[in-house]
Amino acid sequence: MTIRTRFAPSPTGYMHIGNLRTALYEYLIAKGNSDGKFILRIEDTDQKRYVEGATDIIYATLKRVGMNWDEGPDIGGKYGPYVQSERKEIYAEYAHKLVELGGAHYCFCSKEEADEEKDEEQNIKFEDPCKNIPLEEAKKRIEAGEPYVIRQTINKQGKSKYHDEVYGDIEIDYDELDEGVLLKSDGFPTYNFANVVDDHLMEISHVVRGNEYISSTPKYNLIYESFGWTPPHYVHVPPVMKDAQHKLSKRNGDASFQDLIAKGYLPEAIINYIALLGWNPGTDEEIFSLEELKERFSVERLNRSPAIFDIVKLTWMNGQYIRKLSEEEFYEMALPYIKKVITRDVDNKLLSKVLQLRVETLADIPSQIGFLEQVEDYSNDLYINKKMKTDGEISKQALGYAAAALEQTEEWNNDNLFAVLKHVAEEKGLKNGQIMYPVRIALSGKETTPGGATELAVILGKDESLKRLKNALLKLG
RNA sequence: GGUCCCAUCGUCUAAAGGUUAGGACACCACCCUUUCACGGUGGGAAUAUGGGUUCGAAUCCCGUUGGGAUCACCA
Repeated sequence: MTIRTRFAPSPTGYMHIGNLRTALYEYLIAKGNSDGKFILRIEDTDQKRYVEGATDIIYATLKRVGMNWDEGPDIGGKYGPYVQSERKEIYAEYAHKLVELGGAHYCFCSKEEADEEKDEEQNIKFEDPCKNIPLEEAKKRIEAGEPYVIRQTINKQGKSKYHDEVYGDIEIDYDELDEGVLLKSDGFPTYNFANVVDDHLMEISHVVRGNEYISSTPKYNLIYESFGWTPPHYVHVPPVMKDAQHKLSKRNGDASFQDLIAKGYLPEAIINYIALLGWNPGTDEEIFSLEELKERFSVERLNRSPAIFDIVKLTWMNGQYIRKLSEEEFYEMALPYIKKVITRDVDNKLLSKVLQLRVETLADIPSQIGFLEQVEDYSNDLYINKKMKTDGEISKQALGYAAAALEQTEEWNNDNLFAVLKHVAEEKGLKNGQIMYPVRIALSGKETTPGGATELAVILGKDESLKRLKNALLKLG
């Protein structure tokens, strides 16, 4: 059997993390199997919720993380069209067929009438009177132009049963199922119907979706049954939570994929992290590329309980990915962030190298390097450091020695600068820190900096470094 | 409310009847060190609860509690 999975988002806005994780699992199920196919289908049957540009975000996101689809709206495929609004006639045809087959019936009730009758608290369901209208009569009313919907007919008694690849055997009483609308009065299908028809027609072998569908799956199975179709394998996955009570949702402004990218997270790190939110390889390893995920993934190791999205751990993982980058790769990514705050001519290569060890997201960069552009006013108390054994007086002396020595230094690189200053320290009977520390403060005006004294000097260049040393000397009076 | 699902450190999770309940993030300490970081070493930290079953339960069964989902002409 060839495995075919589908990612079927509705274009209602941004790609959120839970959605992306579902897509990932669908992709991995298909691609862990060499000839599996990953299909993209757009579920836009609710015209009220359609958001312009949403499909482009879906395309861009999947491409960015490397989850390429084998069939979809943009590239076609032999099961198309892949946009549900373009399949309206197909659903209508099958819906009417389902009525003939006894799996559904025409209903002339308004939404208000149906709502009035039911009561969730008291567990009273809507008992559709239209079920009893003879088919011939219903057809006449439709021909006469009366608005109608097609509603699922559920007459079965007892328990429905199906197997879920994650949750095991699920049993739900047929009485619990309600006879939902399959084809709306505007002629569009509801999800409940469209997903069944499409999954069958597109020969989807594994349906992966949120576990909120667990209890409605028996209804879908009834439709498969009426048509004489074989239901797919079901893989229901637990939700990704924002905290113990709430799902991650775009409504609350929770992180979406594009938000994370904007905050300086790498796509590879995001994918790696969300893969582990509900799945694990069974070993202690946790850094995986998409390729490695393909090899390792298995539905058996999917979890049944919800997972809280922890930005702190993602941030750590992102740092791991940043450090794994080559110096050149990181330089390319860091440069735009560096340029945001630095207009001065500095050694960007060295700056980037020094930052690569220190940032966890690209967005950390600007706040760390502002002092390179301009030294903000700082207190001379900064020169007092117990551990380094410095105070204002020692710093003043040290800065004097350092400035004089550096003035004479031509070979302006880290190794040489360090050698020069170390030599000065020895000569003057100072500890290394007693010269390095004041120099670093003088160059930055900051207590902590990315890089040590000599690295900052190289990044700033000789002229600017000497200028800052002299200013500091003046400031120390 | 009916039904369904879930329950191991703060968080993500491992342990498919026998482990000193393991790892990772975070936190703390120490080491490395021209600050900070990176890296290294170590530490505290969990089986929700009550009953069974069993020689033995985090693991199987039942109850309780807690949480979530669902009961749309949304998906």
